[in-house]
Amino acid sequence: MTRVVDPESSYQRIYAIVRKIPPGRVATYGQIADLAGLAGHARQVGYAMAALPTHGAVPWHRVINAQGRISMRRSGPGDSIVQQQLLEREGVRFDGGGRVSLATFRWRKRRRG
DNA sequence: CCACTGACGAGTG
DNA sequence: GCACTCGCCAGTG
Repeated sequence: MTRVVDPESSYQRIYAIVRKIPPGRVATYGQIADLAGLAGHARQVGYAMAALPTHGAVPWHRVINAQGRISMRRSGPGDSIVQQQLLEREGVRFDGGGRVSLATFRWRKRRRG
């Protein structure tokens, strides 16, 4: 194949990865991209997230940027507030700057058992 | 086809 | 730690 991945398949693949993130954990766009076989294409993950509904089967709120911060969706910070509340309800702690400690809450697919 | 935009990331100063 | 720049790719006009 000339294409590394198919556009539509990449979206579904991204969603499949996100759904594997356990409660109380977060993952970065770059991490999802890497797991989905789209290393270096983190922006594509963000684009896929943008297409998700606020109330869906995909735990989109567990996906944050590499800075440990919640990225703003379109229009305003309203959704970011909801995202933070959802994460806090799962036990994820935010610091004064609205930032999550990736060293503590970053999801690891599996680290030598 | 070209220009602009968008839930990003890494590098530089 | 923050601001700026470049790279990446898909969607829209």
